Amino acid sequence: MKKNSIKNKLKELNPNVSVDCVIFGFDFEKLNVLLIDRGTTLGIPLALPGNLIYNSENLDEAASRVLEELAGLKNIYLEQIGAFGDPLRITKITDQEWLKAMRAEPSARVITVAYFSLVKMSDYLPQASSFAKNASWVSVQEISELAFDHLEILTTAKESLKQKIRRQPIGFNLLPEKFTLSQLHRLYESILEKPLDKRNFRRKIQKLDIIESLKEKQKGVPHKPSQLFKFNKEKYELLTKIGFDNFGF
Amino acid sequence: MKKNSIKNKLKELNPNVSVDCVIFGFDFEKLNVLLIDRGTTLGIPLALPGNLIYNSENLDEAASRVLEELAGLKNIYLEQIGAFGDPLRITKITDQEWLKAMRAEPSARVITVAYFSLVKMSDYLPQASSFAKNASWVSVQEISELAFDHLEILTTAKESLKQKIRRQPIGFNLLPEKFTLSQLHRLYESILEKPLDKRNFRRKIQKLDIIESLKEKQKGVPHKPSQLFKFNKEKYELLTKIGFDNFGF
DNA sequence: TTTACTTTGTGTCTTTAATACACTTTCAAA
DNA sequence: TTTGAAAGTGTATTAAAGACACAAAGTAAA
Repeated sequence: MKKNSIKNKLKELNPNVSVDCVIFGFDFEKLNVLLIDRGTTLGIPLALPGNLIYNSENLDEAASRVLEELAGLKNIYLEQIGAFGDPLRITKITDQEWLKAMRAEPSARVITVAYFSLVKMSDYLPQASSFAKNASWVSVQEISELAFDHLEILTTAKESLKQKIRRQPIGFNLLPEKFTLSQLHRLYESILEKPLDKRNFRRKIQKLDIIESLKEKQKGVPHKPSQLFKFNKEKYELLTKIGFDNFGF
Repeated sequence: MKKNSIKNKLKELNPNVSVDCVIFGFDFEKLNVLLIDRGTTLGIPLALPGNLIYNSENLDEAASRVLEELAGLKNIYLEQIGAFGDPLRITKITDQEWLKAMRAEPSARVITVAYFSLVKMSDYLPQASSFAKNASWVSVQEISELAFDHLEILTTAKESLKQKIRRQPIGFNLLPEKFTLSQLHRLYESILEKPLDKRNFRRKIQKLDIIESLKEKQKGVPHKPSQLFKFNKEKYELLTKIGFDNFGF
């Protein structure tokens, strides 16, 4: 293969640029993030799904592709967080060992472009998928170590999500079709990492005018059953597009 | 030079990653941005100051270095906007010609990481500097074409600035030491690209408690002279750090 | 010296949003 | 039938947003 032919270059992995994805999911209790077990040896830290880009694809495409290849997730809307490019970001010993095993140029300088997204955990249980058996959901609170600079990326992703929640409705991507206001409430509390007053939260959410109550209630719960709701897709999408200035908690 | 020695690689430009800087300035009338005339032939579009990174430096350092090399600006606080990586972003004909003249690998895939900053125009008049005679201030409103994807980067930078103004005080970086409330008012209007009510603006700014009125007025103006103000540096910096939720216009 | 012109500077009222707060209802399980 | 657990609901107070008009202070020109 002639190394410098433009045509061939397009098919090549670019050794200097990667993408990483922070995929958030909500289990009605807390926020989780999808991590990959690189599993070459025991005790090697988990990593965000990520890999080098191809020269032929743009960054968003690369992130989507990598997410599908590593975790089997398709058609996920990804939002860019930013670029991370400390020259030392790939120089931890465990990371270098892994890179030597996996990459053609393990010591190449790599800057990474990070993305985040929100998905319904119920739609994606990696344990059940033969495809993505190295992927798993981990509670955000429990993560204290990750590969490379992925902990820093996760921290930034959490900040981006906190910003996003002030400007756009979320929840459609994280909750099942039918949900309760308490679930939505816990979701907001999980993301913002602070308690929100129940009555004020309900008033405010209802004023957004994006949810509709169903003629249906929770069943089998050992307490007053909750009203079920669904999102009004049109209103939700309109509000996503135009945004609001500040959710105001 | 042995191509693959790690030591040598650090000193090398990375052919795949560049940085670009959107430097905003305010002339009391409107917002301006600092552009570079690549000047190889007539009619070639202006460009944001930017260049490839070295493998030894992190992205922020690269942006600072490039800004100093191309525009003579030192010690500027830069904020990352994001990464831009369309494979076609460098393929316009005029850009390709310029790259062929300037770069070792003109057809290499380049992703760029963009930064923005705010500077006092009065502190930096490139025309007066022998160093940066290719740099000049251009009114943001008048820019309709730029090199590469720099117009898209500029658009994103303007959005970032609009977001920043809601969360932090600005002005300290854009206005002279002594300024009038009208100047600050016009600055906010220029950035937000919409008119703001004078009395409400003044009330709101004063409530931030970061400006102090001087015992001094404008002189020689053919109308009622304006009170001069200065920023209280300590309070300004504190508010920059803690931020506010929403400036609220 | 008077007049015209230009920009500064100021206060109030109305409406909307934020915040704080406690008790009753409804179900399952013991 | 009692207990436990979460759902669901309203009001009063405070803070901020938004709309709006006129007098004051200077220069320049008549």
